[in-house]
Amino acid sequence: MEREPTVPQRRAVPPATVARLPGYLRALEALAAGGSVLTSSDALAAQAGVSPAQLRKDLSFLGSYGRRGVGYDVAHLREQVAVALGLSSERRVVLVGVGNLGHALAGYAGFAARGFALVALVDADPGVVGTVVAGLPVHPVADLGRVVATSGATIAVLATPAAVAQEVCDTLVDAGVVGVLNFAPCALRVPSHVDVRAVDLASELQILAFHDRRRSADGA
Amino acid sequence: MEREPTVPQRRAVPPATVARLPGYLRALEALAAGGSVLTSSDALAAQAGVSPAQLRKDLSFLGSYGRRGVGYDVAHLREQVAVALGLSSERRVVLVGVGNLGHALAGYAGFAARGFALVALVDADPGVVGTVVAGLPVHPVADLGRVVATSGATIAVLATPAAVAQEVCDTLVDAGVVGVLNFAPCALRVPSHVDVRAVDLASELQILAFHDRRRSADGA
DNA sequence: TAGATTGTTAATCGATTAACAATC
DNA sequence: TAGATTGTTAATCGATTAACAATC
Repeated sequence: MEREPTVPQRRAVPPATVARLPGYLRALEALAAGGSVLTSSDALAAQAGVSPAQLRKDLSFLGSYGRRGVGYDVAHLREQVAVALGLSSERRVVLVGVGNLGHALAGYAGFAARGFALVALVDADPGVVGTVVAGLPVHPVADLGRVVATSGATIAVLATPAAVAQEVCDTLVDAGVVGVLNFAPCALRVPSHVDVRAVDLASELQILAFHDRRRSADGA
Repeated sequence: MEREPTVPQRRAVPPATVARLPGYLRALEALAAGGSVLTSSDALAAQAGVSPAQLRKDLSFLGSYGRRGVGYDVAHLREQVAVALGLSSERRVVLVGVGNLGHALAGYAGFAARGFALVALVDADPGVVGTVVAGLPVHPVADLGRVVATSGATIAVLATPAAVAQEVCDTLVDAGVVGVLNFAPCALRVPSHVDVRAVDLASELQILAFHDRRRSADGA
């Protein structure tokens, strides 16, 4: 006799779909805030900035949470997308590099609002270590491994200079981090069980420049 | 009789390739800084964090800048990738939203170093308007269109609250902006000639959470 | 020449799109 | 029932990978 598993295990969700789920979550929250109880793939797709066909295809990897002829219950779908993303249990985040950008990231109000707990700050600068930022003390980088292990952080935000990013990343991984959001402008090498997402202002601007390259190609 | 065009026009570069070019540029700069004059697809791919096959395939869309049996001249390839990205002429950038994050972005040293000129700052907060940030005065949002037009900015960095992002974006596009780097957590609707890249901390963390979702799925 | 390494081809793989049967 | 809208299928499209001929 078969038993329903606690977490219904569907086919693997494709990476491209996973990357769009946060956008759907945001769109559902916006619709809920606007008073919508029920929505359609057309309305939700418009809010999220994708096509209705792509939205339905993406959601189909999670399960069948709509009703044909009717649409989707906003609150219920929101919950199901959150569960699919693994947001039902809190994730603990450590931030390394409390410089210009790191300071702004630490002050980001969205952490707690979205189920993430910023649990520790770490920096190499003796002038910053010991100060309190966003209500948290800044630990010395020498304590990085210990801080990660004792805080139980599994996700790290890396906002250090590129020159030390790989070294810091190695320590993070050794201490149990399995997800790294890398703001340092360099590629990181990690074991296959670790996931890295890179955010780089310069790269994004350069990609925009590519599309803008036809204009003033011969100078002014 | 055929003439060589000023800018050699090759087949269209696929979007996935364009998105990796900044990483190659960075890798080439790192190799040059390390004293390398010549490199190979193996070495360069390792530095950029991609496979040698993918690197060669990507570079093949730009032209034939290597020498079989020899490798790539680091300085020459660097220049060719920069040209392909449209970095030979300076791009002017306007930043809208000088809050927590916007302030940090304005202070980003990489703008000038990579051929981008931050030419104007704009904010809606009367307490911020008129102050000087990163050496630039902050203009009121009522002047946004005028500031963009007179400064000649074609790329905008959008760091406003989500609630006003679409409205600001519309004004930017009307004033001539063709590339938007959106830090606001919402989808933007733009005409087809405008390119939007989105960067969202919460989305990135949620994608990392997905890969971390197997652990502690049943709580602690 | 022999060894090395590119640039390209062809095969595989994954993502997107469009159409429609299922069903509310 | 008639109209609406999902979930799925099949076709198309684009991206990745691996192998190797070209050539330095």
